[in-house]
Amino acid sequence: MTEKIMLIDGNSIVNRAFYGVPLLTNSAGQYTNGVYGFLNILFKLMDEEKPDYLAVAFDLHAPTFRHKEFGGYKGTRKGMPDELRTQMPLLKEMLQAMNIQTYEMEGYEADDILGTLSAKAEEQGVVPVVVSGDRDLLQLASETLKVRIPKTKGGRTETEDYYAKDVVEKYGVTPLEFIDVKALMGDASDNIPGVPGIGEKTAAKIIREYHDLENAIAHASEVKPKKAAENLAEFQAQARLSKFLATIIRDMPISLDKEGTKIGNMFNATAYDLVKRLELKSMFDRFEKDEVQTTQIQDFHGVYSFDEAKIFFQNLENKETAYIILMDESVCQGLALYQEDLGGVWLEVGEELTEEQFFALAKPFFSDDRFIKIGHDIKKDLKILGASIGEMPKISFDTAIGAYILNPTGSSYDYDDLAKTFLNQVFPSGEEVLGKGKSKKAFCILSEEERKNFAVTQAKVCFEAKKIMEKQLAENGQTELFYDIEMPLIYVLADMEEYGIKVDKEALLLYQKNLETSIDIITKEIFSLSGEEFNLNSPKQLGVILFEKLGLKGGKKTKTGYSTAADVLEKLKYEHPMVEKILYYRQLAKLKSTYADGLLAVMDEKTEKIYSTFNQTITATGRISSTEPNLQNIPVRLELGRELRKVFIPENREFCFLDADYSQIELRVLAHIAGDETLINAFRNNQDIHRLTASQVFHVPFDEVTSLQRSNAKAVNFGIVYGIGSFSLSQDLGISRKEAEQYIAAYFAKYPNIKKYLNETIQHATEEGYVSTLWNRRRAMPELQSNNFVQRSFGERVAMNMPIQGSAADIIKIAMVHVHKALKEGGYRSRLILQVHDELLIETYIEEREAVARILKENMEQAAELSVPLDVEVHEGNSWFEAK
DNA sequence: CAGTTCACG
DNA sequence: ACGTACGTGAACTGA
Repeated sequence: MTEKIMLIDGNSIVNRAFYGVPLLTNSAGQYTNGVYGFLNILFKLMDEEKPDYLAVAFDLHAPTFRHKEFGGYKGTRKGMPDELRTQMPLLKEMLQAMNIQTYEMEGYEADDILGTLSAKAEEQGVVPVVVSGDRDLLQLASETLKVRIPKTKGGRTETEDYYAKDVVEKYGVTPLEFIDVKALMGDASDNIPGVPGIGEKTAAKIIREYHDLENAIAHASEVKPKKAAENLAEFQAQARLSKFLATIIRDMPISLDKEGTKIGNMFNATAYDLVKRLELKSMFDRFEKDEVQTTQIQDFHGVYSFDEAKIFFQNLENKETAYIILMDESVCQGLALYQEDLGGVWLEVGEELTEEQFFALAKPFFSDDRFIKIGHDIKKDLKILGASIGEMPKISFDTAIGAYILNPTGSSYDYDDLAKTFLNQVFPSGEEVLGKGKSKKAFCILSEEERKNFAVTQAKVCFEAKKIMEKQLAENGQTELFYDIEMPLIYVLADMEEYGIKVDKEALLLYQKNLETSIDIITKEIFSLSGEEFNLNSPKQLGVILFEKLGLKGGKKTKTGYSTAADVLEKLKYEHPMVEKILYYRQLAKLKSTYADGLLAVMDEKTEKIYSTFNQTITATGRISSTEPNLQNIPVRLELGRELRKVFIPENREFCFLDADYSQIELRVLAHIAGDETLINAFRNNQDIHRLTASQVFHVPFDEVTSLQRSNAKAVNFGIVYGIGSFSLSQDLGISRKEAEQYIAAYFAKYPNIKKYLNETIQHATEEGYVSTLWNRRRAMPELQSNNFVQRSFGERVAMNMPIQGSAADIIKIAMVHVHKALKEGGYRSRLILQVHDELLIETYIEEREAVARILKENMEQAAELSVPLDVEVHEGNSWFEAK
């Protein structure tokens, strides 16, 4: 039986579908008729063709390869109406949910993709059926290749089908001659000029007689009518160009992914959810057939003794193994494994296999990368295993990180999330295993046997999910991001967490004590001014005192009552002496509770060090975050808080700190991405960027910029990075909204490419449904589809900010991996201990400090090659305070 | 457990 | 006319 692949031109079909059915919206106000019509056509054709493979191709909105060769696309492409444009991301989401492979490639049109994939399919003995709304595709028709052109009328879909002979019958020319016809007649919508004065009829007549363009040109003088003959001779170069433009490319640099295009589970839970969300009621039936499956609990082969385990480990080589290490407190209970042909295995640590024996046997498995291991949240394993086997394990795939890269806005990435997201399975809850009345959290009271089953099942989920993730990462162009940045970074973070940072305990206690004294004094002063005692930490009680008892005028700002936030109080500072004292109290209280008390509470008593956790799967932009404690928000802006940094010190006198930070990394990234010459040149010439902006925005010579102008310009620069709004800028600067608008307008007038970039980013994000960084980190942008002004505006700001913040995050992550590697490979004793978004702190062995400073600066500045230089400043000191 | 405030980039 | 800057984490209050 020969196999068949159906190749669909996504753009032209959705277009036909859109115009073929009435404009529909769901109750959220999203237009849905294009998606609906597309699915109708798809299902009808699939029912008829019963293909084994399926792929949908889309245009990318960029000059095409062919037009580029001729100096770019001239003229404007017909834009889609908004009602259709907003449906494109929904359609792509739908196709992804249905596990349908999509193809698109910068510089090529959907036509070219279909042309290429159909050629590849034929080479592989798969019969292609090409589906398009566009007659250009007829040039692909052959004796075996069928082109289908569907048309939807009042909800009914009909198709015209063409093999080569049908083309000849209908148009009197062969499929290949069809190209020559088009070369003569041109096509306004595709920007193909053709020959003036030759239309469809004449072109067909000429080609029927002369068969191809060159022959027709050679016989130009014989062509009739006379006007056509003259024009053909005169515009023969244009005709040749037109032929080139009209020819579909059949050898693009892409490959046909047979595995990926194989028709899989289209009618799954995710797709059903989406169909429901879009309210495509007549589709419900099709999708309901296949409800979410419950993950089947895996049986396992048990390994309980030393001898069994010894033999067992040796047989795991060269095959992918998903593993889960089960720990109770710090004692290892056992190891759950899953392999394709082996199935589930449970290795139990117990009487016949001691923990010590287990780790000895597991050492080669974990430390040799001939054993290909898939883990989940491997950072915790690296720390446990690293300590137990005395060597850093090598794990090739972390499924939590994979899930995060594919969707950084997920709420969590547990095993049950993987099952749902990647396998359309609901992970059995404790309830199902244990019977009613017990929640999933009752996992710990599962019986021993059930617990092992669960662990093995989780390993299987990781194993299966990894396969799908790897495919999706490749489709998204995120393979490098994942394997070269995120995976290696796990090891860096694991080391950082393990080293921790030393604290001067005595100094911290003193700091705490001083704060306590100051807080006592200021509290008494406040109470004597207010005439009564109240809870100073309660905004509610404070509001009553300030705005009711003392009668200060503060507009209601929050849901619950008066706002007493710092910016509000700042404005009331001169109205009553208490206000300033409140602000001071707040400062002290923050420092004491969050920092002094907080840090002491998490300090390890034995080592007098603080061990933070660096989370790699939290932020929507690709930054890392730090918790318990958060070491990324240690005070620096105000002097009193900054003093706290004196308690962060090197481990002992053999070490000092080197602190390296990127200068203006986000603005540099913006200059690069937007390609703004003014900004690029400024960075190349190492100019003061805020001063430059000030001179541009306020129309004053560079050297005459006042410090107020400079600081205002700084706020404008920040605003640009955050997705500016005039209201917020006016609030920030304490100016009128009108003035703020003028600043912004002046900024965009001076930096037109920035404005252009920001607009294009929003446009692209709306069409594609996501934004990306320079290293293809992605964030989905569903907010842009919202009908709610607030939500949509938020989406627009996010779309502008994410590529900037995210690319900066990519850069420092690359730098961290490189610095870590250089320190390890160079045999240095110095180590990376902290990252604060644009800053790295290294605990440096004093004898190595010059070399390490060089390593830092070089690796950070060379982490990325942008059109502007990256600039890194390195400072040395005996505390974080001194080194900053 | 949501809301408010405030520390950082 | 919407209600307003992007990304975090922690402490605290008061339902």
